[in-house]
Amino acid sequence: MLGLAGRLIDGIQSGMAARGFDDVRPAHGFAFARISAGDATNADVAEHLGVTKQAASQLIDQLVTRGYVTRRPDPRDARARLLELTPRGTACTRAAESAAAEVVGRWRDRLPAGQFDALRAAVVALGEPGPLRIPW
Amino acid sequence: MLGLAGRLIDGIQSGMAARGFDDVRPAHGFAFARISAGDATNADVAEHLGVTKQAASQLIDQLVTRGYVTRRPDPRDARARLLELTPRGTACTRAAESAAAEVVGRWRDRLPAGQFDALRAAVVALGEPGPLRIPW
DNA sequence: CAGAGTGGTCAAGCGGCTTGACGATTATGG
DNA sequence: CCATAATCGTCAAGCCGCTTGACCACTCTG
Repeated sequence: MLGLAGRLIDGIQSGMAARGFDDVRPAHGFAFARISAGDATNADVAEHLGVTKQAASQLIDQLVTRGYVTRRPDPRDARARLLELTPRGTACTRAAESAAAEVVGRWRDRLPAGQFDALRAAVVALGEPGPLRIPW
Repeated sequence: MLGLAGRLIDGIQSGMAARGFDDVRPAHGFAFARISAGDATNADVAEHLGVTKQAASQLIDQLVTRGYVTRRPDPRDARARLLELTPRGTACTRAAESAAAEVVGRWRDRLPAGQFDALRAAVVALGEPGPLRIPW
């Protein structure tokens, strides 16, 4: 279980690198998940990641520096700044989904017919309300 | 998948705390796994965890300080020091297995009959050669 | 309109990890 | 045999992600 999750993370990581995104870490993926959902502020990301807003801020700094995210003023709150994905940012999320699908696809190929569906069904049944939804 | 693994880790963590072991982190569990296998040196633990021997050394320092592990000279190599679990250390590993079983048991209770077995079968079929073997 | 609450940032510090260098001991090959 | 290389563990310095604490600007509430 834990080993499986670790292999999934590592597989996504290397798949991302193979697709030209070698400057993103797994933690960035969870930030992407919230930002791509739209209407995201620094505080939103912090809560979604379960870290302090300072930690979220510097993580977002990295995404901005690397060209994945932009900050623009929030028209409804002069304190806040809205986060948006750049074209490169959306490309990155697509690459992540593709990389994840690749790993899961290898699992499907290795399992006897039907057993993969059983695995997926069980994982879905157990809720999986977590971030970084994997495209089963 | 990732959310499931995270909940497993968190569940073990809090289960450990409930059993009186509130000073061990997940990383310690992987060190325990290697040490309890026997004939473990600092370098063995480092390789098993995938970190440098310095990092392994300070992690083991914590386990020694907290009374889980002892270091004794290796009779076959004057450079090395053999790691051994103290009684408290073995009690800790048993508590971890119990806590893990508790989490997995909750999953079994929540899944329709047979679906849990399918999940377990799939996970086993995918190898799961990783550390910290969960007692399914 | 005063007060509390919230969004974001600056600053300092901690913990886990790395690289680099080192003495001590053990393995290897001429 | 013995010189050389490899390995075990440690000390030292530094990086990086994260925390706590404090603060200002702005917004909400009564």
